[in-house]
Amino acid sequence: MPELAEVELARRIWEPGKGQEVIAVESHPETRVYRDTPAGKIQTHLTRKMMVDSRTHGKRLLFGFSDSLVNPSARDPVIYLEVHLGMSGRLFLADPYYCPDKHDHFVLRTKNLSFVYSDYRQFGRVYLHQQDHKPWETLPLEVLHAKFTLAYLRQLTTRRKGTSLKALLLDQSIFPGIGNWMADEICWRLFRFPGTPLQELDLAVIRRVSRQVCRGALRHVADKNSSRDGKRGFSPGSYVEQVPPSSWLFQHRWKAGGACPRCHSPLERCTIATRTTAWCPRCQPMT
DNA sequence: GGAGATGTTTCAAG
DNA sequence: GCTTGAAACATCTC
Repeated sequence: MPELAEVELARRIWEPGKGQEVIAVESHPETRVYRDTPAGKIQTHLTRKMMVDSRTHGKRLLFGFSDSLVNPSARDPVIYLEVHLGMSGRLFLADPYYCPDKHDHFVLRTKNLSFVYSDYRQFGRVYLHQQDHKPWETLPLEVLHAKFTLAYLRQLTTRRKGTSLKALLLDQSIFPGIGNWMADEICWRLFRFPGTPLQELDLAVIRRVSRQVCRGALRHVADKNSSRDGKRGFSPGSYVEQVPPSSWLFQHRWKAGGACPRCHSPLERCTIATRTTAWCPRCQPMT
């Protein structure tokens, strides 16, 4: 499920944890999402820590925890929890006595809340990074970063002329955070069939429109955030119902009989770059 | 019961 | 050595 904007939404859901002490961690003893991080390590490293930082990068979430309970003057994170939500992962808040269900991989308990990470398909990933590891420093530039210039994009794609537009947009080393629906949205706004090879396209326009879609998706998250209520906040699923507006392809691509919001032609579906792709045959003709 | 899913990694083939 | 695409992962929904 989660792409750029939904990942930001998930970060905000856990934001009430900032400044709170983790008094206990309950983790599923053995689950695929831990990868090389033993469950016990998560318990050991996060118990009696305080969440002091949260950020996202593409589809990754990073929560920083300090030792400030031991050393009250220390506010810098000593350990980072990285979460990737995969296809079905979600973060949510629950009451402090929440009983985990079978797909909840871990629960961070604070005095007033439970912070739950759940993922029934287990395509997600969880990592712990020590303070000196600096996991963020080696990641590719985010699409909305000031240094995500045309020259930068040209440099990354010099050997990719034959790749399809959709495959390029889904490449996380080039467009971190863009997933299946955002890629379809960008292709639709470019009036281009998603299978069009890069050599037939204008990289400057791809850059401009991809930034436009990222900015738009995040803006809708901000709008939604301003109207949230209740300690549970909102779930990523609510994103689908609330935003983006019906003028986006997003709102029509999975509907039975879905039509292009621009020309009202019936949308078509096929598999491109191994992913189900929705496109408008009239606005995005095959060349 | 079968197919497909808002993702990533691995591996094989070109 | 590089790019590309298919398969695998686990479980739910339609």
